[in-house]
Amino acid sequence: MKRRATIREVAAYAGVSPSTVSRVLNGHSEKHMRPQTKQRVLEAIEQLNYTPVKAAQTLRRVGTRTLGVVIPDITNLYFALLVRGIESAAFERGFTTLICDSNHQKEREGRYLDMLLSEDVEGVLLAPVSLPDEARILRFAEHGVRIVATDRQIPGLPAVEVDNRRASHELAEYILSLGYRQVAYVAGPEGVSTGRDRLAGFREALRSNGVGFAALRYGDFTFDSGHRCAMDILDEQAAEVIVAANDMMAFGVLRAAEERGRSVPRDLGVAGFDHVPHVPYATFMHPELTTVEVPIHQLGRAAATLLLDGEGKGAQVKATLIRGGTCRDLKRSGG
Amino acid sequence: MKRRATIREVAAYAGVSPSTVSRVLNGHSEKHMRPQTKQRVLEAIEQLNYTPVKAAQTLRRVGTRTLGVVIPDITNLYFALLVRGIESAAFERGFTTLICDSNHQKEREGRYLDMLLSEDVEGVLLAPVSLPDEARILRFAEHGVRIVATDRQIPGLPAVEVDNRRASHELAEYILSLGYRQVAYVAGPEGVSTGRDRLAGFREALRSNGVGFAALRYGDFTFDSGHRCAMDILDEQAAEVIVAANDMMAFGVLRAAEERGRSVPRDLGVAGFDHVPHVPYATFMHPELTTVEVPIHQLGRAAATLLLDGEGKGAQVKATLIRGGTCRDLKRSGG
DNA sequence: GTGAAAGCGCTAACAC
DNA sequence: GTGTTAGCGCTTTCAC
Repeated sequence: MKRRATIREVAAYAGVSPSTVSRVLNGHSEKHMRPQTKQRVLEAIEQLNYTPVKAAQTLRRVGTRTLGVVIPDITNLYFALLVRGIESAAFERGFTTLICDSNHQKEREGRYLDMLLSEDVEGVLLAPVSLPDEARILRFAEHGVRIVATDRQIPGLPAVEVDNRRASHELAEYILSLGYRQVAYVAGPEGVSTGRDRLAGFREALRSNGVGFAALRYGDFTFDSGHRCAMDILDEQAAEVIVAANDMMAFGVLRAAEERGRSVPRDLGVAGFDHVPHVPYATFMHPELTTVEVPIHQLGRAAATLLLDGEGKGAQVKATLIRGGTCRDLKRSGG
Repeated sequence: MKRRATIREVAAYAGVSPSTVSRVLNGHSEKHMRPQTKQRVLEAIEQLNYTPVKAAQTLRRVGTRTLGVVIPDITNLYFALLVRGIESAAFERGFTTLICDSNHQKEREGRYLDMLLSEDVEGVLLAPVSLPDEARILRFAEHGVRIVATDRQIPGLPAVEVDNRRASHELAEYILSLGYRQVAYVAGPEGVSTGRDRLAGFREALRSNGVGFAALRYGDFTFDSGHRCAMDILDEQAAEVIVAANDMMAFGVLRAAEERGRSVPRDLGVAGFDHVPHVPYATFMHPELTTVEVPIHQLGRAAATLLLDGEGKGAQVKATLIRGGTCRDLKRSGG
């Protein structure tokens, strides 16, 4: 293992000064430079196997060409696909992506945010665990580092997200169109806009049809919370259908239905939201879940694009209703 | 947007010298430092909202305190959990982790490896797509950057992996103990050690029991390849049980069984390898897959630990047989 | 066209 | 215990 060559050594080898080597390195050579000088430098670089030390460059230059991504759960396929989308857009622009998995822990999220600041990232895509830490967010602004709220809103920040409200409204209308009237809802946490918006859109649609919630419970987007809320509902209320604010919780609902001996969709309708391609597991789910498809990869790309190119206030990507088999279909079964 | 505070400003604010601030920052304060001095520095840091510039630290220190991880597929829960394990061990040691998702593409893997080199990572954990590029690997060695083969071997490099051979042997013995004799196997790709070792262990066990493969096909660890191989086998050979080299392919086998009207485990036994907690999807799989549990998070931690602390030649973590319901059980059903 | 010199922000000897 | 000093490797005026 040999020590790495420095720009000085390259300069000495080529018989020029460090500044000349630097000029070649940074393409300032096109303007005014003897071709043979440039040639000698290039040869020296080749010979000495020289690679510039990035830390030294960043220290002098502006901009690290690095971007941070903070998500709550990398083991959730939803966020893995989001990261893929972000990464592909960033990679195209020559940016390195720092992926931080807060593992649903607020404190870890904070630590990562601090780390990103000290890494001098040029921008951050943040899908916060819950209500974001105002002071921390402010510090990024103070340092001129843009943060784009991704997949969920953060007050005062540009956001790229799904049009949750509209899509949820549409889902509700669909549920009602199937003849369901005793509608129970398992909402997401109140601190996360995704949860709030889905609930709001759903409630709107019910209200304008003169229907109220047969039951309303708040979960936290996990399988367990969906299961728990559904058990409550099934034991205490009369519900014809239970709609969850995401698929994870909807799976929990299905589980509860099974445990309570309610056949889906015959005795109980179930619906979710997200429609992550749960392949190949979904292969074994009969029937397929009624849900709303979120173009998550596209959302990731849009977020990265906004952060790196845009000056915009945010964007929304369109979600699509999936008429699965976990809700009765009047056309098919006569409900 | 105000300029970022430097260590000098913090020092001035606290009425101490930059070195004192540096000492506090790097935990050299425990030894000999007045508590009140430390306190003043801490307050100054707080007040000025100070964060050290990483590039400057890196430049002065020996290493970048950064480590690279290259995996084939972040959307695969198996690797997501691996990353979690790696990350947690690295984080504890103050290391930043650069996660690179090659998306099963050899060329992308190469690009990422080059990038990691120019980022001056102190070490790399590599789960290669297939046979690794010798020349590229060599360059890391020349720069004194250690690479640890993670989850799969790379010739000449230390590896942290599952004791695939032993576990696969054990699985085969279990299968035979259930009375199965027409045993078909869907192997992993020949270029990946994980696949080779699982096949070798399985074959050994069969051989020492005087049994040969009723059929042997090679897949590439994907759902589709498992499905394809199983279709072949079911159409052409008499098989009582089909064992796949990982769960993903085993799911493909189950799918094929369903399509060919073979009831599992009554008409056909099926087994896999990995046992990623497919929660909540697994909730809806009846019966649960017979497989081998791989402590993947632990494997990630072990790999990072070896890379950062160890001088060792590698390590193996122990996998555990899971007696699921996709193989007939003589004790229960009388096979 | 090219070189000399001045730091970027930080850490680690070495003083005292 | 704490301060002073000397760079880490590079880019960038500013001379010539």
